[in-house]
Amino acid sequence: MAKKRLPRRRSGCPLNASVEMLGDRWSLLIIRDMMLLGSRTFKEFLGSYEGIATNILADRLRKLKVYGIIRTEQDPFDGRKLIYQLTPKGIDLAPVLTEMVLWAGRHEKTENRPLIRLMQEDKQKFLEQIRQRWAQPNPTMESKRTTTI
Amino acid sequence: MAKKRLPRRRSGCPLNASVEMLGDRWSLLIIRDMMLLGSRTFKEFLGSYEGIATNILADRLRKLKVYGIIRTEQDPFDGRKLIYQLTPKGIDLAPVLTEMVLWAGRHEKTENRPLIRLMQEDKQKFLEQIRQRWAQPNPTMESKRTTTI
DNA sequence: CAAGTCGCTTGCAAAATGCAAGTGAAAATG
DNA sequence: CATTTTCACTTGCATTTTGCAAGCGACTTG
Repeated sequence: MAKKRLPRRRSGCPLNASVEMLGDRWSLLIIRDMMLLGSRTFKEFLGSYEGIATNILADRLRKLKVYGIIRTEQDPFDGRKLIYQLTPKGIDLAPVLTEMVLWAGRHEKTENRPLIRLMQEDKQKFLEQIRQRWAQPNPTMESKRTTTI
Repeated sequence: MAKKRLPRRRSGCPLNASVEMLGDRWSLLIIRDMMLLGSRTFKEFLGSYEGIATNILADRLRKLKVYGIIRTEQDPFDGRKLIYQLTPKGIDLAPVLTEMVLWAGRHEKTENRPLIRLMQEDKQKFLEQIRQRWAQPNPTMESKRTTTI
C-alpha cells in the first residue's frame, strides 16, 4: 500500500505540530501501551482495554512510524510477527504522557491511583525508569513493571 | 440547543480520560489561544492562524465547558459578546501544553523558538507566570505578554 | 499438509469535519 | 430612529474519518 504523504502543517506553532501528530483518540493510547505495558505486537495492541479496530490500529502505527515515533523490526523467531518499538523521539513523549495522567488524576475520577501516586511522588524518578527500561534494545517489561495501567 | 450528554468513558485509565477530553485537532489549540494569547471571544478564536470553522469552534467550546475546562460570562459592556475564561482545571493544563511544546521543539522544525527557549530555561517560572496571569478574574494579556505563539 | 495464527486489507455504514450561507439579537452609524 | 454592522452562533450539504465485520496471504504449529 502507498506510503501516505504527510500533509502540510496548518501552522508552524510547536503545539500545533504535537497536536497534528498525536491529537486523536488512539495514538497516545498506543504509546501508553508500549511505554507502560511493553506492548510490542499488533495483537498486543488489539488486546488493550479500549478496543481499537484493526484498520485504525494499522493506520495509526503507520503514521507513528512516518513521524519517527516508533519503528519496526521482524521478530527473529516468528516470521509473521513485527516488533514495534519506541524510538528516542517516542520515549521522549514520557513527560507529555505523565502530565496528562497527572492532570486527569487531579481533576477526574479515574482508576489506577497507584500509577498516579507513583508519578506524583517522584516524577523525575518515574521518567528515569521509563528511559532506563527503553535504553535496552528489547525491553522486557514483565520483570520490571511496577504498576499496571 | 440540547446540552449534549457526555458519552461513557471507554476505560478508567487516566490517560484515556485526558485523551477523550482533549484528543482532537482543535481543543488544545483553543486552550493555547486562551493561555498564551489571552483570546476570550468567539471571534478572537476564529482569528487564530490554523483557521477553525465556526461550527467546530462552537462545538469544542461547548464540550470544553461541559468538561469544566472553560466557563463563560456575558460581556458587561457588550450584550452580544460572551467572554470565555479558563477555569482552574483549564489553567492546570499548562504543564501538559508545556511538555507538548517542548517535545515538538526538541524533535520537529517549528517556529516560535523564543517561546520554546523561555519554557526550557525555566519551566517552573513559566508555569508560575501563567498561573499568576490567570489568578486575576479578567486577565489582561496585552500588558504582560512576553512572547507570541 | 491441514489447521491455526499474525498482521494486516477491504467493504460498507455511521459519525465527525469542513465550507458556505444563513439567522437573530445587540450595537454602532447616519 | 431606521439602517447597517457586528457577534455568536446554526443549518445544509459534501467530504473525510471512524468503526465493525469479514476476508486474505504469509507463516507456524501439530
